[in-house]
This record gives sequence, C-alpha cells and structure tokens, in this order.
Amino acid sequence: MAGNSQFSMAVHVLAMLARSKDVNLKSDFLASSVNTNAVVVRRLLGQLHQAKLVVSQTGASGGSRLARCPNEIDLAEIYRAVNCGEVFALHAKTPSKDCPIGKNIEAVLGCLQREIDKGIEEKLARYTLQNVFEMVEQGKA
Amino acid sequence: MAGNSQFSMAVHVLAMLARSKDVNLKSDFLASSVNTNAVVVRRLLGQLHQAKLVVSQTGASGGSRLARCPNEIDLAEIYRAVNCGEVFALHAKTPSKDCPIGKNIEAVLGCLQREIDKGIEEKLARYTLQNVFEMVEQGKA
DNA sequence: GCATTTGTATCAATACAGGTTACAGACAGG
DNA sequence: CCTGTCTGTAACCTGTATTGATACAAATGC
Repeated sequence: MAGNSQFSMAVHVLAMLARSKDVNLKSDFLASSVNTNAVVVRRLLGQLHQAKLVVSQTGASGGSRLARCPNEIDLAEIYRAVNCGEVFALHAKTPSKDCPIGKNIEAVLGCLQREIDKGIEEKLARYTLQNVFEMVEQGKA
Repeated sequence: MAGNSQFSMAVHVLAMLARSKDVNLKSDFLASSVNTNAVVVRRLLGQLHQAKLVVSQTGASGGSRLARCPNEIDLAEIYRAVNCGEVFALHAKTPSKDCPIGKNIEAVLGCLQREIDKGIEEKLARYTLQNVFEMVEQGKA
C-alpha cells in the first residue's frame, strides 16, 4: 500500500541536487526546501542511494550529490527507487476459493496490474531529471 | 493517498454481478466471496451506484445487480468510480516558495500526473467487464 | 581534538482503511 | 397491514502506515 508522496519528494530533492551540481547539499537544507524534517529527507536519500542515484558523505562538509549526470537519470528510475506500492492494491484478504470468481480474479488483476505499471514506467522514462529541472527553471509546466 | 484495494474489490464484485445477470445479489453473499464485511461491500456498492454501474434494491429479496450489460462497462469507468487518489501524491506540505525549485515543482509534477493518469485510463478502457469475466471464468490470466 | 553531518534506531502523533454494531427505512409476500 | 429481510448510513473501534522528533554512534574535514 503506497500513497506515494515519496515520488514527488524524490524528484524535488533530485532536482535540487541537479541544480547544485557537484556541491554537497545537506539534508537540513533540502528539508527546508521540501518543507519537512531532515530525517525524513535522509530516509529518502537512503533509498535513492540504494538505487545508485545519489552519493552521500558523512562528516563535516558532508551531504549528498547526484551519482550521475541529470540527463542520465530518467523518472522511471526514480519511480522504481521509491515505489513501494502499485497503482491499485490487490485484495488485502484473499478472496474465497469456493467462489468461481474469487478463485481466479487475483491472477487476472495481477496481470492487468503489471501491464499498467509497465505503461507508467514507459511514460516516465520519456523524461530525464534534466528535462524536469529545465521545466521547473523556466516556470513552464 | 490512495492505495486502491477498492478497485480490486469493485472488479470482483462487478464480476459476480455479471455472472448472475438480473438476479439480485445480497451484500452479505458478496462479502463472503470477497472475504470481508457486508458493510464494506455496501459502502463500495454505494460508490458504484453513484457511478451508475449498479442498481440496488432495499427490502426483502433485495440486493444489487448491474445497471448495464457487462460489455458496456469498461474498467476505466470502474477505476474512476472508486478512485480517490492518484498514482503518486503531490507534496503533502507545499514546498518552500523561497526555493527556485520548490516554487514551480508542483505545477510540473501535477502536469505529469495528469498525463500518467490519462495513460492508465486508456489502458483500462481497453477491457470491458465482460472481458474480465470471461478471463476469470476460463481461468486464463 | 572538535565541530559537523550522515545513518539509524526509537518513540509519539496523526491519519486512514477496515471492520463492527446499530438502526431507520424500504419492500416482498402472505 | 404485518412480518421478516435487506439496504443505506452513521458512529465507533482498531490495526497499521506515515510523518515528525529526539538521540546518538560513526565518519570526516579542518
């Protein structure tokens, strides 16, 4: 079950990092732009680190920066990095197997779910972080 | 902020109704197939009723049935009927307007969100309830 | 060393979905 | 017109996920 405000935050943070190329940004600074807590940002950065999208450094003058050029990062990667859930959740409690519908519905819906998720990633893959950054800079939605 | 297990349940219930054409099915019966509570089903049926997908009848020998033929109902309609949320939520707390990124990011993401949601509906619109029902019947995912 | 910053762990607060109970109102059938 | 059966809805409880807050060890630059 996701309700992914994670994704929005991730794009926001990564756009900030794209803006300040090669400069380490501190979680505290990022947090105030996103208007949240520094720990929340660090948790997010942890996920982005696992996905090899950012590099972080501890200690004085530490912080985070992009692991790659912003035009080598597409939104689908970001989506995958923070995505815990799917478009629609399957049944929480598995349906009754005694019912002819309940017996197979999960398989059918699961298949549909994968198809849709693929479609989303295809759409997201069309945009790089660089694209988004530029759109934001130009105030162009 | 949705994690939509509503959609799965809706398709399940509607498939049941498609199966028993013109027969009123009781919320209690539907609930045991979905493996949940009758009130939960009735709440869902309320939404489906608003979307003019089902017709319900109170009183003895009451229950619910489809308002239309299963091949005149596509999954996009069902999705819209129960969809409270979006694929990814926008920022919960609005980002800082002092930050050049925060100032415009919401507009850009909002635009992206609408584009993706449109894509999902297009995919879902390719399937009718009849299609789903047949796939389930044939045990074919 | 020392100040700084990340990475985690932990805890409280909040929000939300899901389930439960309860009950008024509708309605079929005798 | 009575009775038993359903829906529709409200009120409430509970489990769980998300968020924010505090704390602290470990890393690192100066």
